[in-house]
Amino acid sequence: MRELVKTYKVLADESRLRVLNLLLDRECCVCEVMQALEISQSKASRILNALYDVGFLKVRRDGLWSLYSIDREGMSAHLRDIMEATNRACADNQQTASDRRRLRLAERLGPGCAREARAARSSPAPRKH
Amino acid sequence: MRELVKTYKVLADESRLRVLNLLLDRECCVCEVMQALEISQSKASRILNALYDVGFLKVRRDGLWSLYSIDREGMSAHLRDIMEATNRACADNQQTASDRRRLRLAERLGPGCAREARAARSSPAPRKH
DNA sequence: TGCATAAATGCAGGAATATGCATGTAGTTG
DNA sequence: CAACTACATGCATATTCCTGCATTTATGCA
Repeated sequence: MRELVKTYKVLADESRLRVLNLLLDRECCVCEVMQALEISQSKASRILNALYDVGFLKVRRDGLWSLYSIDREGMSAHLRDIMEATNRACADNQQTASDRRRLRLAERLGPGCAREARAARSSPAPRKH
Repeated sequence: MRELVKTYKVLADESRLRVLNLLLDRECCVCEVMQALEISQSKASRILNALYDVGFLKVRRDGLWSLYSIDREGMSAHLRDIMEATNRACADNQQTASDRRRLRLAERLGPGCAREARAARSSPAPRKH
């Protein structure tokens, strides 16, 4: 029960819902999430940590990057139920569609950091990572 | 999305989860809920209103009483998904079992108010409503 | 019409949350 | 080893949320 309350607290936030939906597409590092949602680095980090904390996500480290993804196998059946209900409810959402679009852009930049993303937006010559 | 966040906010509270599970048993008035959960009248009222507000419940008035129950038909499919996942997650919960037990007691007292319930607990001669 | 009862609500104090900024940490590369 | 990069986190502040108390509202009954 306590755990369930904690889970719902985490889901009771638009940005966190957006990230949980974003990760349906693929594994992401923190800076991809911050680019896709156009939020600060610390916020992205905290969101991913919160979702990880209640069991939705797993992390693996690849060099400098922490790669977060949905922990389909590790997740409890109850949690999976809730996540799937959530994803269905967000399925044709405007906001998550934009997030995905921006994520694809971030992907092209490489697993880049925000500075590059910002530079790319203002100057026409993005350098590769 | 906004609506979903609001729904999860409502579910992110132990007392409200307990009430949502309690109402699986049957329609309840405010004072039955307050007895079953051993909470104040204003708290019970607010909880029921919050659950009603996002669409889990319906109300009907019977004399002085407002009778709340789960709105199985009126609820959206998404909401039903979420509620069912929630109920499954709470299915064998200790706390909700006690709540149900106290609800059966409250039933025997009649749709009574808290004063009677309190009197019944301290004196051996509960009077009927 | 006046009283009693069930429920709803305004308000206030306190607790919990969210978030930006600055800084810390761990891993990488030259 | 030094500089750099991706991420995490402590702190301070603003905001939101929870809840009890007191009061109001709505209904029924004598």
